[in-house]
Amino acid sequence: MTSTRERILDTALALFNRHGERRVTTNHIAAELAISPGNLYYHFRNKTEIVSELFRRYEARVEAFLQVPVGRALTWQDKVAYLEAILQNMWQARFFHRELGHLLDADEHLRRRYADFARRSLDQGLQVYCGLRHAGLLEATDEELESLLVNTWVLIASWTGFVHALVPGERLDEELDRTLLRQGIYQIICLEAPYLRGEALEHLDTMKDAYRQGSHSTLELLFE
Amino acid sequence: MTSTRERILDTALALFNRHGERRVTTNHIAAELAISPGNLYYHFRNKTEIVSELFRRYEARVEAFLQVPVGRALTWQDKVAYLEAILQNMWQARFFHRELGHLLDADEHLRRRYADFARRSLDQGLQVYCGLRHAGLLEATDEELESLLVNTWVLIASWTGFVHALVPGERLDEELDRTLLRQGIYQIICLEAPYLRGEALEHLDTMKDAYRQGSHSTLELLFE
DNA sequence: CGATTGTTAGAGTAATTACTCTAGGTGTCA
DNA sequence: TGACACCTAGAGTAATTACTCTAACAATCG
Repeated sequence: MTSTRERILDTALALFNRHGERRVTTNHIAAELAISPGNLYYHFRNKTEIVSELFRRYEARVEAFLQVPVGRALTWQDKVAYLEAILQNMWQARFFHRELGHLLDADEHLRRRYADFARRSLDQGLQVYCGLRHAGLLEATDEELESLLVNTWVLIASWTGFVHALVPGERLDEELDRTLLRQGIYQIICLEAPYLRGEALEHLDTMKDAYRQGSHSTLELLFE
Repeated sequence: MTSTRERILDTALALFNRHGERRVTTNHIAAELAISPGNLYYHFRNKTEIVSELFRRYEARVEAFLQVPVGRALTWQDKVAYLEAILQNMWQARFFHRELGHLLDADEHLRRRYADFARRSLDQGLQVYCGLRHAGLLEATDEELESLLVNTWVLIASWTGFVHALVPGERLDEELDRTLLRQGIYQIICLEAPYLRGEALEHLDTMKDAYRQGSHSTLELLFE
């Protein structure tokens, strides 16, 4: 059986994702777990520490896979794997991006950590794009590459917020969840499309079809 | 002299943008204006109503200029004007986008209004893009056009959030504000770049230089 | 003048909420 | 058995904060 500490984190994450961090009190978390507030505060000094720890988890997962493989060239399959992994993680910690503005305002320490995380991730992202260019899967000037990188980052970081703004929580079942996540990947594929070459370009249409579920457009999905 | 009601709205907007809606209490707003809380509540039933009214203002301004001119073709200057106007407005109401997630969670009525607003704006945006295509300034399939539209929307709506996450409030003077706003326009120009044709393509480099202040890249600006 | 309408002050309240404190259980190892 | 570390309960508190209430001021109009 998992430790109380872990269960608190898991429950907090679930509640934050469902209702938003602001609306979920420490007492709610304790109640959901059927433990006392005192117990919760035995494991975490304060609510901030819970958020902080959830961020640490998320950060660690992203850094783990956002690496350029050494000793071999990048393939177009790698590119897809990156997208899948990043958006998957993003989605798991979606409360974080939805309320990023406030969370960082309320905790300067977290702001610095987030800025460092962004810097490192963008740096790694640039390595990946350079690797893809080097492998002949992508053609772009340095300037184009950087603007593409920034746009990709912003889009990824904001996708869950965009979805949540338009789709109220109660409409979001697991089915729609998965669909909208894949739709996010589709949007990023479209972002990169003009710069793709070689094998990546050959598989573009296949990829598009794979992630654009059914014949629905992104807008149709959101506004049904 | 402007009315108390207007001054409350202006002050609330300024404080919300500076500190975030969550951290600014109604008492803060009253204190900043040197009026009593009672006075504030005479003009607004509650805090939600202030936010709601600020959104109404913002919404009205965006809808006012996001129109396709009748009786003439679109020019590339129109395109630039749209970007300037949209991002300008976005910036003015930046607290709204920074805390959109929570604001919509806390007010279902606002969520519906926002969804309607997004739908209408995206619809108008599509008209604009179609107009540009018709004028030979842009070449894209319907599918490409739609994904471009969605990406543009998400990017615009998230730009302020992105900037604010990486640049702490105290570093943000008016100078840097303007620079980062223009940098946002630069990023959107890059997003559209692969699809530009004709005059729009001819002016692309000029536009890029105009909005990419100095020789700094977006990342250098943010992380300096 | 008196009455009415719109506006303001400011003390006060009810509710929320993050967090504390004390006391007591539970398992483990000597 | 007893001691010790770990864990848990739950009542309680201090602070915040959105919001109310009453009284009064000011301008206008009959």
